[in-house]
Amino acid sequence: MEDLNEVMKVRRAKLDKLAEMNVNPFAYRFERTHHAREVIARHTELENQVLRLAGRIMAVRRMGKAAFAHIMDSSDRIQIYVRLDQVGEAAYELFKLFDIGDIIGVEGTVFVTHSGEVSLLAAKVELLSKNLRPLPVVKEKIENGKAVTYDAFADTELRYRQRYVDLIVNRPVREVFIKRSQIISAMRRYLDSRGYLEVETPVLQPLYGGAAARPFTTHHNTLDLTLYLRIADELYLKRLIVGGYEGVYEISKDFRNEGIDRTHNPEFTMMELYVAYEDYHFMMNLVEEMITTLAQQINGSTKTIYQGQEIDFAAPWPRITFYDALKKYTGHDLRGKTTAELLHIGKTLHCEVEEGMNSGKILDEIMKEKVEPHFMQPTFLCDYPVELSPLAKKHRSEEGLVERFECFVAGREIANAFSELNDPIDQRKRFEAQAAMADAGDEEAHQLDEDFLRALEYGMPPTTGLGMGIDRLTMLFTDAASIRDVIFFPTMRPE
RNA sequence: GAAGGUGUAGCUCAGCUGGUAGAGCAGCGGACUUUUAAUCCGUUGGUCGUGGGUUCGAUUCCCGCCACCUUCACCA
Repeated sequence: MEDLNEVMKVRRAKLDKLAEMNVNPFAYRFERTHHAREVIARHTELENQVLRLAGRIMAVRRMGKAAFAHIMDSSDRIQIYVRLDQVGEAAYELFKLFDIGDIIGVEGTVFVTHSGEVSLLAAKVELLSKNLRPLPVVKEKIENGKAVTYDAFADTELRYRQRYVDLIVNRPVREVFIKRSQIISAMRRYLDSRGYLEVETPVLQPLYGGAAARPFTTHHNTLDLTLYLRIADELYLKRLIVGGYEGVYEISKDFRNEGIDRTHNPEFTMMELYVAYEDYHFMMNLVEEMITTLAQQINGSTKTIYQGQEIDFAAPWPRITFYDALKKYTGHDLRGKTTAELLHIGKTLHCEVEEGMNSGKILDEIMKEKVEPHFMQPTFLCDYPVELSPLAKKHRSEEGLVERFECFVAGREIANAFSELNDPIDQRKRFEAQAAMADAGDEEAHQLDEDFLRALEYGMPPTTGLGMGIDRLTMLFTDAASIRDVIFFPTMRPE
């Protein structure tokens, strides 16, 4: 038997009183005619009509034979006015048993109070669901049209573990997740309107590929088979391009068995897009246009404030090559340098480079520490060293590079794209180089995928592919400091 | 995995150099039929994250553990 605190004991006692009054504390349904927002917006034309609203009691002010309360539905809060002489003795006795947190139904007529608040004068009140656990009480005051919050429910751990409470009580949190949903549906609209096909590929994979990361491992009993939760969708989506679809995308969870911090959650949402007969220049233009469109649709402007910094998504975004960026921010031209030279330069720059790292890793390290943080405004970083990109196509004119770009905003990567490697001979060599790295102890090296190579041997058209982190994009659009603020139920240690 | 920070009532927080705890809101009782952070009077509620240690005595000092946050590492 769980320990009940004082408030919870009182609530349980109210259940007994309700039983005596023959009231079911958990009703079956309530027919509604309106939502709160609609009533507030259209109150003049709704006058004299009988309205039926339902919602959760968020505040009560009792005054003997009358009371005001605020109820909240999915649209908004609205004040209700309950008077003994309107609802009658029995209903008023019932109303006295109502608590903050109860879900109730109200029938009544709209009116405006002396202080100008659109309210509902109750003729009937009904209990729909009794609250047995006290809600954090968050007081709101309207000042200059804005809702000022007092004693907000702020404990991050409780907010993440009991997101349902966070959502009930913290209005801005509800809005963040509405925006997240709007971002995803706007992205779907954008991609659908261009004729790309939304598809689904396996989450459980016998080999993991398409990115450099450690996987989650699981087991299928009947097949007695080790399976991995996907770290990327890439290799399956390319198989579909081989199959003849010319534009496919997937929006889904990927899983990476890595650390957790403010920009990483073990499961996260990725959008991957593959377009046949196009190259990475096409994809850069698409990303630029898609994000600008999204910003307009979601935030009504190409400009947004992220953590105090103004960010403007308006095209065109600067495009800078990998080596030019390194030169610009470190002063060193790192093209054509040997591994030893790179190691030396990395050390003089105080980067965390060490003996045994290959040139790609060293370059990557210098890039992460010295360059990427500078990319506040949307920026394309293009033409990566081949060592870092085993699935990207060789650059058409630059030796040692691949046609790849990453897109940075607020110093963070939000997208990664290539002209996809479609030469099966070259792809096999790249996999073999990865296998050598795996043998050298690199846990995140790509696995050799024979079936994928077989697919490429049948012929994949020239194709460009994109991966975009939906969580991070949502963070930008909602000014969220942590990825946990845009994921309903972030990964936590069990209580 | 490492370092730093935090953990006190349902919620938001006080609590000094050690003497076993307070406030506001919520709850409960009372007054109040246009209040809105309602107001006024009264009042309940705590194994002070957890387990040890030091001490006559620990919320307070020390150590271990747990959870969360931040930074770092791995990664996107």
